[in-house]
Formats: sequence, structure tokens, C-alpha cells
Amino acid sequence: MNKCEQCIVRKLNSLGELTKDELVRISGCKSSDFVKKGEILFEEGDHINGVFCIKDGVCKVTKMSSNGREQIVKLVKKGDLLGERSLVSEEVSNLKATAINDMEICFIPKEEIVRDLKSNTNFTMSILKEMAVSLKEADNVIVDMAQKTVKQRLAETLLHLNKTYGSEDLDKPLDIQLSREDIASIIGTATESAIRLLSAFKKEKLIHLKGKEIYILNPKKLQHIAEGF
Amino acid sequence: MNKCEQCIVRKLNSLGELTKDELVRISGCKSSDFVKKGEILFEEGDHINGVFCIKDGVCKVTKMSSNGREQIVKLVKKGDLLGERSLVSEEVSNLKATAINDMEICFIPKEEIVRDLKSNTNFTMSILKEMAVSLKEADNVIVDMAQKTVKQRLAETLLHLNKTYGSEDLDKPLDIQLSREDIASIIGTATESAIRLLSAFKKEKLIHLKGKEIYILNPKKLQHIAEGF
DNA sequence: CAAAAAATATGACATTTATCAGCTTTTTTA
DNA sequence: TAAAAAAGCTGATAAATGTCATATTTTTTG
Repeated sequence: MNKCEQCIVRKLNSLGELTKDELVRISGCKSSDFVKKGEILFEEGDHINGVFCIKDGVCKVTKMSSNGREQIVKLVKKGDLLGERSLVSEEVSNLKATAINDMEICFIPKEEIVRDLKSNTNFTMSILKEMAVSLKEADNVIVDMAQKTVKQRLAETLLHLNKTYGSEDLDKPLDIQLSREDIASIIGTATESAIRLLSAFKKEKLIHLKGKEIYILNPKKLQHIAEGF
Repeated sequence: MNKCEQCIVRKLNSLGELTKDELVRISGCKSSDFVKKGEILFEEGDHINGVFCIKDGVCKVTKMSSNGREQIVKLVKKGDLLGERSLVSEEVSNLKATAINDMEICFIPKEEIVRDLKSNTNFTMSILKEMAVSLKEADNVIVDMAQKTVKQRLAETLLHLNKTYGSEDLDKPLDIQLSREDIASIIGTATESAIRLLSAFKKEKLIHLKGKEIYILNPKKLQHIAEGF
């Protein structure tokens, strides 16, 4: 089993605030796992009781609406933590996490992390900061969902994906493979509508599509569309 | 000026976790204020640098979308804290807060609160918990905005308002007066659409309207509508 | 590899929602 | 209190989006 204190991934999230001694202890109680594409990390109703640290891969975090459609609430990637909320809540999860591609993850039990949360101020403040950022982002998503058209939201989402999974090289596709259904589930629309708009963007040469590969050709124009022009 | 350590409102939020000594210190540096209906507490772009504790009244927290329409992100009422994010972020506010009715508020400067955040674990954990709850609620709103129809969202919103501002007595209206524009801005639709649906709900005897007063007559049926039936 | 299943794509149409115009009622202001 | 302004309401219509049907392509499976 790999050691947390030697793992580069910890530097990407709040775990980087832990001391060497704390990391050694965490290392001793954590479990590591490989998760295949399509497999479920946890579901709505599960007791999580710990935090996932994503070493590699991407998963989608979803919530089922009462209409019976799944909404992707966020994408979690290498370096991110998942399940922080379980640390300060006794409730079961209201979210489901599914691997988008093959993943490598670690799981740290709640009791161990909570210990540090109560003793290491830097760590706590870092978690607080992460939550604050998440809250701000959530507010932005709410406003977009409420006020923007599906077309604007698709443009927005493509730009967002480009920022996170795009390369400087315009000839390379986004480093994430989403189904059309996933894309629709991010922007909150019917799969057919997402497909239609993607086709329209392709026709306007804003993007290029090759199977599930997406090339962002004209981010500037996409930005204009996202802003309502 | 009133004293925090004697203020009942503190028991409604994380400030209740502070010790008597801490509260006395906070009391010495806080400022109190009355805010008239319609007045602005802070705007997008403002440096807040502190936390508001709402002693009385309600305010709407909004964000302007790039389309030029304001979206109400949440309503903040007596007992709530406002601006917690400023404690762990140097950024300017991305939100605007406007009084919905006459308010009485206290403002506690950031430096003072951050001191306690770093020394009083109970307080920090309480703030963490509040943020975790907010995050969960935000996820729910995102899913509703993305997946539900305007009609469903209106029903949902009425029930939500009923839970927070309703009385046990069905003959009494909700204890909050929102304009039709505000209601539209909560559910993310055009004012005319909100008015039309309110009229339809009234015709079906689910609610009763008398000016800005709203009476919830049939919460059960509203629940059904909110869930998509 | 062939058959079956799943995902993608597109058209036709129905439904939802926004927009604009005009009117009435309520609230504010001088 | 009268006039002006704002808010509320309703109808007509346009635009956006969802749904259903069906064809095609891609992926999975035996």
C-alpha cells in the first residue's frame, strides 16, 4: 500500500495541510482501491463515514430528481476530495458517485480525519475554504440553471470542461469522455436537445466532434453564447 | 448597544458556540444597525470583511446573471448568519443582499471572528456544519432548477416558504411579503409566468391570495405537484 | 466475427415558457 | 387627496424545449 506522506496527490487538496505525523497515521488506516468505469462509489442513502481522495480518474456526482432523471451535480477528478460533508454530518448521503473512467482512489475513515479536524487549525481552515469555494460555485450553477437557456448552458459547460480537461494544444480533444446523456445531465436537458445543440455548434465550427471526443475550436464565440449573445 | 452575551438570537446560529468571554469581546467590536425595506446591505463587488447576524427581518440574497436578470439564491431571516464565506476568502462578494422588510442587524468584523475560528473548535465545527447544510441545500436547488418545470418549482417554493414562514394556523398568511417579481426570481422564471401559475393555483384552491398575502390551503396537493404529478 | 444491445442522430410534433402589449389595481409621492 | 408610478394581471403570439418515433452508428457480448 502506498504511503500518504509520499503521495503527490495530497498536495492538491486539504490533506496537504496535515503534518508528516498525521499523514503517517492516516496512511495506516486508509484503504486503496481501483474502480472500473461505470462502477458506483456510493449511492444515495449510503452511510459514507469517510472521505475519498481521488488518485486518478474522474467520477460524476449525481442526484435523482423526483421526476426520475439524474442530474450531475459535479465532476470530481484527480486530486479532489469527495464526501467531505460526511465529516460533519450523521446523515446518509444524498448523492451518488459513479466512475466516468477507470479510477484509483483512497478512502480515509471519518473518525481519523475528524481527529485532525479538531486539532489542526490549518487543516480545518483549508476544508472551510474548500467548502466556501464549493458554495460559491453552487450559487453560480443555480443562477445559470435558473436564468440561462439550454444553449447558453451547453456553451458554458463546454468552456468549463475545456478549462479543466482541455490542453493548450487546440488539436487535442478534451481529456474526458462523456456520453451525450452525461452532457445532457450536466446542463439539465433532454439527451436529444443536447445532441441537437452539439450538432449545431459543430456546424458553426465552434467545436469538432469525433465520437465521444470533443475539440473546442472557438472558445471566444462559445463565451459570447454563454453570456447571451 | 445590546450585548451579544445576552442576545437570544445567538442561540439560533453558530455564535451560540462561543464562550461568554468570547461573546463579550465580540460585543465590544460589533456594530448594530437598522435597515429599511428595500435598502441594500451589500452588493456584488463589495468587500464584506465580516459577518452579519440577523436580529430581525428578512433579506434576499441575489446574483445577477449575464442575461441581466437577478436570481434570488436564498432568503436570510432572523437568527441566520450572512457572509460567512467572507471569513475564509479574500475575494469580493459575488452576491447582493437586499432587505425584504425592515431589519435589525449586527455586523461583526472579520478579524475578530477569525480569531475564534482558529481557537474555538466547537465554533469552527458549527460553522463547518452550517456550510455543509448549505451545500446540500444548494445541490437540491440545482437539481430542481435543472429538472423541474416552473409549475413544480413554484409548488416547491410555496411549500418551502410555508415551512419557514407559515404558522400552524391555516387561517393565517405566510409571515413574509414577497412581490410577484421576487417569487419569479426565486423560481427562475418570468414575472408573468409566476403570476399566471399563482392564479392557476388559486383557481384550484391550493392557495388563497390577498394582495401580497399568501395562504397555503392544500400543502398535500402542492407536494404532489412539486413531485411531478 | 456476427448478432444484439446501446448510443447517437434527426424529424415531426406537442408542450412549456418567454415576450410584448395593453389594461387594472395598488402604492407612492407631491 | 390627486396624480404619477409601480405592481399586478391577462391575452396573443413567438420561441425554446421535451417527447416520441425511427434510422443509423457504435459498442458489447456470446
